[in-house]
Amino acid sequence: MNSNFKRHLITAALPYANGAVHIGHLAGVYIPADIYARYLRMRGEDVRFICGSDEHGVPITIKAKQNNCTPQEIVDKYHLIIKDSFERLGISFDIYSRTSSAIHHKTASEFFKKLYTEGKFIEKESEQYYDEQAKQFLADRYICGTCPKCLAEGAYGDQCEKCGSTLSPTELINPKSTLSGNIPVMKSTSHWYLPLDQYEPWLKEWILEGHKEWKVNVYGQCKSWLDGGLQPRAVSRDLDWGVPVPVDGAAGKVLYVWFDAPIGYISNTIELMPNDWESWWKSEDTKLVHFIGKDNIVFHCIVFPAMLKAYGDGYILPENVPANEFLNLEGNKISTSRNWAVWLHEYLDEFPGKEDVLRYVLCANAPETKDNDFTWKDFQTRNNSELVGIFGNFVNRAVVLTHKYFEGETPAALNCLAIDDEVLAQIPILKKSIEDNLENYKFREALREAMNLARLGNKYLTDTEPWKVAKTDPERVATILNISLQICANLAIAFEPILPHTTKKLRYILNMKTSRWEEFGNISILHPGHKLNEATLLFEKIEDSEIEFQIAKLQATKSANEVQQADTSPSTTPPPAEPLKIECTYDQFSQMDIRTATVLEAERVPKTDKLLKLTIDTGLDIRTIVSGIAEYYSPEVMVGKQICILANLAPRKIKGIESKGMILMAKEENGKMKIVSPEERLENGSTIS
RNA sequence: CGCGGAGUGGAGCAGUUGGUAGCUCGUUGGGCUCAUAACCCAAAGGUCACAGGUUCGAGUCCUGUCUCCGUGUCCA
Repeated sequence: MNSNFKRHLITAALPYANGAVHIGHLAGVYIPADIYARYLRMRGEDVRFICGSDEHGVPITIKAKQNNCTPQEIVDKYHLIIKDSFERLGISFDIYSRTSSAIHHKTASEFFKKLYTEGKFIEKESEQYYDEQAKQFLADRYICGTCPKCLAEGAYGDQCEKCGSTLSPTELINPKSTLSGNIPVMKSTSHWYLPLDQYEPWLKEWILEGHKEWKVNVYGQCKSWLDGGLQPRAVSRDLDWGVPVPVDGAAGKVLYVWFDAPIGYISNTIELMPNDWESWWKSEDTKLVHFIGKDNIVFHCIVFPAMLKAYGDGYILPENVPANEFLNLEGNKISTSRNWAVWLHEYLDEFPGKEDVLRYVLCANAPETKDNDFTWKDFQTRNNSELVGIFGNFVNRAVVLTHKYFEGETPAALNCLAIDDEVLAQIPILKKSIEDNLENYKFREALREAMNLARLGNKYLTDTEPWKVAKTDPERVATILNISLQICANLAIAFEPILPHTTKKLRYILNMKTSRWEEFGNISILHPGHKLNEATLLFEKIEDSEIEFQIAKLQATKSANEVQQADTSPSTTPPPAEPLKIECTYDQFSQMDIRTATVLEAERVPKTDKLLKLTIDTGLDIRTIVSGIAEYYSPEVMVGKQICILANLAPRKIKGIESKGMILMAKEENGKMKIVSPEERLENGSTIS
């Protein structure tokens, strides 16, 4: 334990209040952070564990519009759900507040103002879309139109969900405001930018030189950003939901959510400790650790530190930023919008009393080094064979035997044999390993080692066979059970950070008061004559039917998603035909070499939804064309078809395959496409004019 | 496309600074019966994605190739 630090300030990423918390969030952030916080508290360290809801930003305003309510109503709803479910799971925040609080608005506002006054920002003017009817600038997500890359309708200002390409709002064809449906106009607006580029040398020094010990995924991500060169980053947005920019003439502007959110860590600390919060944020002897998911790396390692550096005034920087990777669910990416998730509040309702089972499984399978998969089958196996079979069973064996042979009183260990000493010697070794792992954010390994203590107990009982020895040598049984009970008591401490509900039960069974980490390793925690309570089960089996229910629930979600997609894809009203393009000359037309050809072979391009690779006979040559028609034509149907192609189109590589030419297709406004081909079969290479 | 991460026995995962390849589950056989048919032991099963290189020695370091995931684009 590094004793240079007097205080430990632990933050967990602020959950975004447009949805509930799911297992991905837990495995990635909150469970590791909670284990760490609980461990340090047990060691007697001075700890504050800070979190709260992140309640600003565009997605929340969109969700409010969809639900026909105010953003405040949205965040109120989810803030309560999130806060409540964290509490029930036993995430031991010292404070769980929210960024819509008055104290946060004040803190963030003042933070901005100081940087503004000291000239730490640059102000830039740019042209952005503006909705004249709604009288507001449009965030990227408030603009939709035709994707310039794939020509799909309904692309957003930042991204086309059809083809996945990144867009900027100005690229969209026929842009429309999603607020009013009107065509937006370009209007000039000014924003403040944090010139991250100015902090680049300092960040490089601090991270690349100073924190080589950070996890490889974190370090690698930072290095890639820093090597790529940092750009000034906007810290304000034209929006009416958020912390208003505290500058004259900035009406209608709020702090960008990524500027505002990390300040939430500070404001929540202020709310918790109005008088001495500064010693927690501005003393070199405070150890600050941010627990986050991998998508947050850049904000916590680069943007927020740069903000703090710009602010100065003694703000400390994080010692470490242990970011986890992602957890998948039954082989698919967890998604809030597609409802592909195990929601914490639903889990807690459906598995009452099994908070620790979730904590255990998510810790044991945490995506510490790479994306991992959560499956209900694995959840069941881990519960039944590890928690029930190993941990619960060992405690039960030891306690039941003590009741049976010693009426529930801890017997005395009179003389130890070699096997006893060997077992006892393992305890401090495991303790050391667990400590090292916890202090290095390797919670999965720490858990494994803690389980090994229970395994050790089971093996010890099997090896010593007290139920047999009882017939001949009661004194020997006393020693065996004493040692077994000491292992139980040590288990109660070892598991306290990870499974707090279970260890509470276990301490009750053992009638044990202490849960100080120092006591871990002590082999006489329970003194001879110490009375135990009745044996109750720590864990119970999870039946197949419960797992089948959960799997069916996910299956239903999957089906619902498919139905929904089928519903939305064909347009209900036939859209108007596309407007006339600009006039062209005959010369321009005659430059195009259009001719007939026949498809010889067709196959799908791997890993794509829409592409077919076609080998065609043009009459002149045999060539390859890649075409985006797989949604409408299968490879088998295409073979033998006569088609029309633009033969002199410049070749282009698509997915690594050189495509020479383009198939002529007729396309309906709703996206439906059909091949254009001559009424009768003609010679290949017949020209079309 | 740029960047980051990952590819290890049937499945899911560990392998910290290079030194005999581990764990859980599953399979097979055995032991035990105190315990929630739980526990303990043993066996089978891996050319550590592929190809080169550095080294006395490489899963581990270097180079190249292939594949998967993530990211760039609100979301752990």
